[in-house]
Amino acid sequence: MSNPTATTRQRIIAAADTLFAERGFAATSLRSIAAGAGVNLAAANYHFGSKQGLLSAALHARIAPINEVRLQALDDLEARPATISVVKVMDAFFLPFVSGELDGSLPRIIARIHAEPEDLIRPLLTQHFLPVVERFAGALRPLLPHLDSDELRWRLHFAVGAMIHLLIFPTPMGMNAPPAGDSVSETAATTFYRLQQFVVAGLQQGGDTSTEEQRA
Amino acid sequence: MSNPTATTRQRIIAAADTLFAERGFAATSLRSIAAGAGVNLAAANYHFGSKQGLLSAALHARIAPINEVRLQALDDLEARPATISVVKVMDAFFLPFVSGELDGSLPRIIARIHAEPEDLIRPLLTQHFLPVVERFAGALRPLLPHLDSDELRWRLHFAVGAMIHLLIFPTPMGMNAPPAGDSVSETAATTFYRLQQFVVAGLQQGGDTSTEEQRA
DNA sequence: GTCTATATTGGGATAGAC
DNA sequence: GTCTATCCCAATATAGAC
Repeated sequence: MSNPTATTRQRIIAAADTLFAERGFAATSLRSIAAGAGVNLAAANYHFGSKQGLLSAALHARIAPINEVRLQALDDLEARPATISVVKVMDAFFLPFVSGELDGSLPRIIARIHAEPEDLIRPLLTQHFLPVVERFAGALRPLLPHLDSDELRWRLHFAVGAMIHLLIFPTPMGMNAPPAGDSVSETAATTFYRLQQFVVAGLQQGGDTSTEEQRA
Repeated sequence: MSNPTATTRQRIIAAADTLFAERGFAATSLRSIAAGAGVNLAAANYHFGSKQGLLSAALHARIAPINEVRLQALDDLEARPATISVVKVMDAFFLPFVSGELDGSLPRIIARIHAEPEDLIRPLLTQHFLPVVERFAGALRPLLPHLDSDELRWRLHFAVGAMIHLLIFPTPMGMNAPPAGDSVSETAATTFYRLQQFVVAGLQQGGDTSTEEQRA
């Protein structure tokens, strides 16, 4: 990681995930990435083989550390089972995405990637996130014993959706963006608190499937 | 709408939103759209001026009718204020997106569009959805009097996120897709019921902002 | 490992005949 | 309004010198 070659690789990855996060995969050219990284155009292909290879590497570089933190936080919670709660589990799930800043490329590339064309990205998504989701679903199950396995998965699905949407749109439509400045991290914290409250209520709600036909 | 020219226009729009929904805007070429529509390449530029113009037209053709239905459903609810409820309002908000099928290009182009690069699409999004969101927020306010205006907006934001995510990923990760067949519409209905339950719980939850500092 | 130069393909848009 | 043909440019990827 500290040999001379790593510098170029990492400069490319840094530029790539910034641009992928801003513009999406298809709309971002290797040329703009090379320019943003201050390296030669050919370097990207040399190091990553192809544009897809670069995307895969950029994703891995971003997601792996986040997932490490999430899983470690969950491990810590489960080590003290007396104090575990749905709220704390969801904090372990959400909070690693916001280390102060809600507009960084870190969360945005993850959010953006969820909307890329299926065949391109679905395998990468599954590879990176399925184990984590499974792990968290397993931790939530004993805390939400009234939910069957499918219902829990669906609710986690909706929770992820709310989070992804927040990462892409840090401000609701029709609401002014908060004034720029270092109050940003405070804003992000209160926003994620709103998200957490919303999602926990959805997760814990009802769950008596025998009433489902009351629909409409 | 029924003169000879409309045919070509509409064939192009139909092909465009299918392909935009599948692959995204940047990854879809005018050539593939023309081929899909069975028309000449030059026709797209003739009728819509540019690729962006085509996107705008395709979005409008899809979104406008949906929003008509949503607003009409809300009008109907408000005409009988004694029976209105958060559940019914959210049904008016969600259900027009699923006329039986959850995998049609109709919902998917709307979902996909939410993840396109900002400068490209944000104005279109605001133009098409802001009035509707404002309208629904206004209808929910008296039903959720314990929420201040910002909190209500945030919760609606999360609710939209859960819906968008569902439209992009009709099945949670790690769960098998339902067996194909005409059970699809039934599946979509129960899925949207799950969504509605989740979201309504999140909307109605707590809301006592004086406890927010209990965060941990 | 890094560069220049280039091969090759495909893109959006347009001119001009019909 | 529709077509053919084409302009012009940008894209990914690679070959080969250094």
